[in-house]
Amino acid sequence: MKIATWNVNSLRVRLPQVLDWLASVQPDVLAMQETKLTDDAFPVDDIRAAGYFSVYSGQKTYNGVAVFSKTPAEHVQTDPPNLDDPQRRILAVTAGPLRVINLYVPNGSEVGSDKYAYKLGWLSKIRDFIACEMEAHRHTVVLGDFNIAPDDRDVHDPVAWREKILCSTPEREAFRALAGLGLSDLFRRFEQPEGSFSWWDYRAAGFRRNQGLRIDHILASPQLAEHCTACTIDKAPRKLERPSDHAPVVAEFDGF
DNA sequence: ATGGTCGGTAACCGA
Repeated sequence: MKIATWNVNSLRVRLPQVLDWLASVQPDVLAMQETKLTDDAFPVDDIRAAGYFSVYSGQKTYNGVAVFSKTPAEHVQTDPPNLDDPQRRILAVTAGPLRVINLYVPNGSEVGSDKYAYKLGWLSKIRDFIACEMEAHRHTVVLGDFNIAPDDRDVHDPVAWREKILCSTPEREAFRALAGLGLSDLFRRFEQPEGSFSWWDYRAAGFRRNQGLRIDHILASPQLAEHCTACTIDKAPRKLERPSDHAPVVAEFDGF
């Protein structure tokens, strides 16, 4: 079984790339962020023709999350009871044997800003929601654009990014609090190349110079993590014309 | 050289 996350930065623009990628990689589940589509504009038929069912939670202009799966998703949850938030950033679904929690964590803009406070508050509430989900489901995967680089090795220039947004200590502590629930960062269960990133700024030729951050993650509950056989970042779509600024992250499992 | 580029949407905001 293969599970993936990808911040597509507009599904309208990226749909051809996403369809090509699905055809070649054939994940069982793909969690997407920043679809930037209202639900009435969602390309359900194109996705179905590619062999996938869709669930989605969209809004105008910003945010928007979706999950594609080879079997129909059930028990869809977009609004955790403890989180009163009009922004469409969460999509929890059951897909086959898995509880899948797709997150688009707020960016936070700048350390100390209102958006930063919103990000930290959101992360705190979402932690409680995930804890409840994990109690109810043995095989839970929490994945998406976390907008947090957990460690200095996830940052191309840790000195320049020190205590900056995406790298600040409170953000990293919020990420580690998820590990405290028993969730494991699947990427770090395997040996990885140095300079492994999942996002590169469009500006200043960030991708060409590999000036990136690893901010897209796949976390798994203990019972699921032990079945993980690989976790990789697929840089191929980032090399295409008109790419998303994020690359997909893919985890593979045996015994499912 | 303290900027740069995208996407959405229609002059800028958010990332």
